[in-house]
Amino acid sequence: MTRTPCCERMGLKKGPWTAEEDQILVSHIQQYGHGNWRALPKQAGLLRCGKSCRLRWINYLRPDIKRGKFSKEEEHTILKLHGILGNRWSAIAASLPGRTDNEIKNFWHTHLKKRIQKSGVHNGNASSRILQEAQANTSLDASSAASSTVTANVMIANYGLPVRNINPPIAGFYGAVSSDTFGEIEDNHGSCQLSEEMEFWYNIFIKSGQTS
DNA sequence: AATTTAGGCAACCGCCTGATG
DNA sequence: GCATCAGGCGGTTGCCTAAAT
Repeated sequence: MTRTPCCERMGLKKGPWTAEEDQILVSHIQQYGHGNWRALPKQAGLLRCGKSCRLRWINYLRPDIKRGKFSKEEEHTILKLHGILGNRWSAIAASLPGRTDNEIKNFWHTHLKKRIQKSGVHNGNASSRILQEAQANTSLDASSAASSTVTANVMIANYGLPVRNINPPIAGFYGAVSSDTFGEIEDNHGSCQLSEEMEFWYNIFIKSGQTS
């Protein structure tokens, strides 16, 4: 038995939101909150699926959303965090108040990725110069990298982080990163606003990396 | 001025995970 | 333990606009 996606239900509208729909959604959430996204459209009188409402609210209508160009600091933070976490946009967004995962993802694909490619990096998941440098400078062999993977998995298991979020590049990064790179990240640690989870990764992969 | 191309971004899709019965 | 549901996430698509020809 397969689940029918809510958006496939007949009569539900798709595509760009109108100002009127935005208004309805905002006022409904302001009044009642969004306890149940699936039930919300019906309650609010919107011909949209719950997912669509949630996305619209989170990515566009939330009052605390910061719009406009990314600052240099934000750019820098994204590059750093992507180098550590890979495409975990929501985790990266957690460290950039007011920015959404979708916005960061779009920014990455349209600006940063291109810039990195221009500078000669073409490793699929290698986001930053840092990672590129780490890979170029590494003196660790494959077995070291593999043991780093094990270390990462053990840490994740012990600390209860979601397993699906383990990103192979993280272990690779940890295994391959040079001491210079550790230093560079540490130097910038203070200038980046890190979420709780990022602090966690920072402690595991950066601080512990220096002592191993 | 008209057409084509490229860039940017909003929105959708499908999968995964955790919660619940 | 299993099935189902709802929420969340990342990948991808497609539309709109600006720039180039």
